[in-house]
Amino acid sequence: MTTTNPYYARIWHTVLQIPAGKVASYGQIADLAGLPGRARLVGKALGYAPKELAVPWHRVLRSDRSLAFPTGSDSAKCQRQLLQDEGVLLKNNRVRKDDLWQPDLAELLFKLKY
DNA sequence: TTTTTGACTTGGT
DNA sequence: AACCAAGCCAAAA
Repeated sequence: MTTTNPYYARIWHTVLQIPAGKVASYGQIADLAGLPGRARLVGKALGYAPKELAVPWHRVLRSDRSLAFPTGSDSAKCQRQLLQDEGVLLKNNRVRKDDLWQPDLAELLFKLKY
């Protein structure tokens, strides 16, 4: 089942490392999760993420720092709201460069326990 | 097994 | 900066 898929688990745990108030791109998450070239799989994994894990899916956006959902859609509005609650404001559907997550690799690898 | 489908990315205009 | 075409790759059909 999807909730036990090892690819998905890796993705969820990686997304869990994004601190509040910061954002990362799908491709970045894929890379950090050890799944280069699988940005699209990240989106799918987030859609299947069990809510008990409380995966901060809203902190993941496209490489150009825009939301992945159509502007005005319910999901987009929800994501926007969640981000603003964390202090991440969107200018014209884009977040500021300062809000990009720049993880410390050593620390990240330690937390993910590869 | 083959084709289609994306919560994507990149490079060229 | 905005748009488009190709490339991408696991999943679902």
